[in-house]
Amino acid sequence: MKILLIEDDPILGESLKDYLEENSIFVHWIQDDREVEYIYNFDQYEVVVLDLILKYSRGEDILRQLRNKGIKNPVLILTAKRDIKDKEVCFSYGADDYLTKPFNPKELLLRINALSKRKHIDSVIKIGDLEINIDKKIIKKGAEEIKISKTAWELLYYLIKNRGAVVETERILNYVWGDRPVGDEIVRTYIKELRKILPKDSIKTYKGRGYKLE
Amino acid sequence: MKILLIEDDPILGESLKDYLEENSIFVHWIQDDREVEYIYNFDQYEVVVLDLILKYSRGEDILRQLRNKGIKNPVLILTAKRDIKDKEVCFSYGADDYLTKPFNPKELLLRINALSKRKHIDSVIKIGDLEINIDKKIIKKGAEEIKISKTAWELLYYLIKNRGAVVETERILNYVWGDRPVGDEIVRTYIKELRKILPKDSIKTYKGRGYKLE
DNA sequence: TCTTCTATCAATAAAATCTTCATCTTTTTT
DNA sequence: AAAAAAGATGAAGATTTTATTGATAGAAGA
Repeated sequence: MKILLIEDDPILGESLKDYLEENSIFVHWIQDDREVEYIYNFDQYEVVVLDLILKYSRGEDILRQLRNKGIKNPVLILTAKRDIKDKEVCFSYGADDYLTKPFNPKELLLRINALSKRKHIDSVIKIGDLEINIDKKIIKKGAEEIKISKTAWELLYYLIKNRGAVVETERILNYVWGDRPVGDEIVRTYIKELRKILPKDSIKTYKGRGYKLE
Repeated sequence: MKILLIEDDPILGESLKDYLEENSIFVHWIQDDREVEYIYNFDQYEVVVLDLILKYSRGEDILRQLRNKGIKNPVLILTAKRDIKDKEVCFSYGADDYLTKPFNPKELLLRINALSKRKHIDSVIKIGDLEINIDKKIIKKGAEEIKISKTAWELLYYLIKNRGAVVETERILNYVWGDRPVGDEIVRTYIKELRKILPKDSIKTYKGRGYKLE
């Protein structure tokens, strides 16, 4: 799992990054909150952790900007203020959870995991002439429904969740097959299955690295 | 009927659970409100009863979080405060009803029943030549009434609630049989029963995934 | 008691899963 | 530019998992 951490305190940032990465959560840590503007692919992050008190802009503004951009990733707010007002403002801007400092890193880890399990993607996704309804778990090509197997669905779901980003074969294996003893070939087999259904070239191969949807 | 009770007061919780269960409402009682995060299947509950004053988080926050997650179950708020503000906040977060402490458990029971009915889908549904009256629990084929067993009805109801969507065997088991120790076969048996009644092909099989009612 | 309901089972059918192979294409390395 | 590596493609097939069907026994209710 990969998260985005927006935290300008170098000490807290460093320690959070360390702790989370020990617990196999990749952390993209941004110290300067102005950098957020230059992140184009939010789909790669399962959760965004945002400190409310930042140097250049107020956390609330960042959150509002993200939501205005149509970014739906779950956002967890970190705040030193116990002020109730702030929490409400954040929730009204679409935060999904918050944590008041000081907090136990384990608590943060738990909450990140809980958030990542929620859906942060549109429930209906269009790829070419295909319409994929995540809620209903069905795929339609015009009026006709296309059935796919469980495994194929899981792979597709994972690609969608990470669409726009290259996902490593390793991570696909881990997500779809868990610790079942299978080799890389199986990913190829199922990628092939999906390519039969999806529009041409919508899954791109990055040799030695992985695949990218869209 | 099964409800979720979020109440950290052990005395009130215990007595509510007892009273409601005497009146054939299964109660999943959570004392530690943090547990809410780990509930993934809210479909199983017809109503959520939430105490506003909890140890670890404010009831409003929990409600807000639930709604942000896209959980649409009817929520009834319990509150000791007679403060109108709070009620308004709750309604703005999407509460469906409230009750101020102290209250008569019978009142709660009545309100739970009212909520569970309000939430219902259209009360009469047509599938092919069948007419299903959800409120009266009656299935008609023309003038003739078709009787089905209680279990079959529960399954049908769940499929109707989720019609158009693939529902996993796992979730069906959870909804219809709860934690009774039964195996997947029983779902198949009852799907078979329903297929005898419903128009041909109205329940589709998704191998390894589940079933879908059109 | 008689009937309906509930749950399981065994035989069979049908997909899904995963591996393997041969051949071809693309990318990377030397 | 040639060689090596990685992946694509198509297909076959063995294995496993899952679903269908009909039969059946026990539980529960009328």
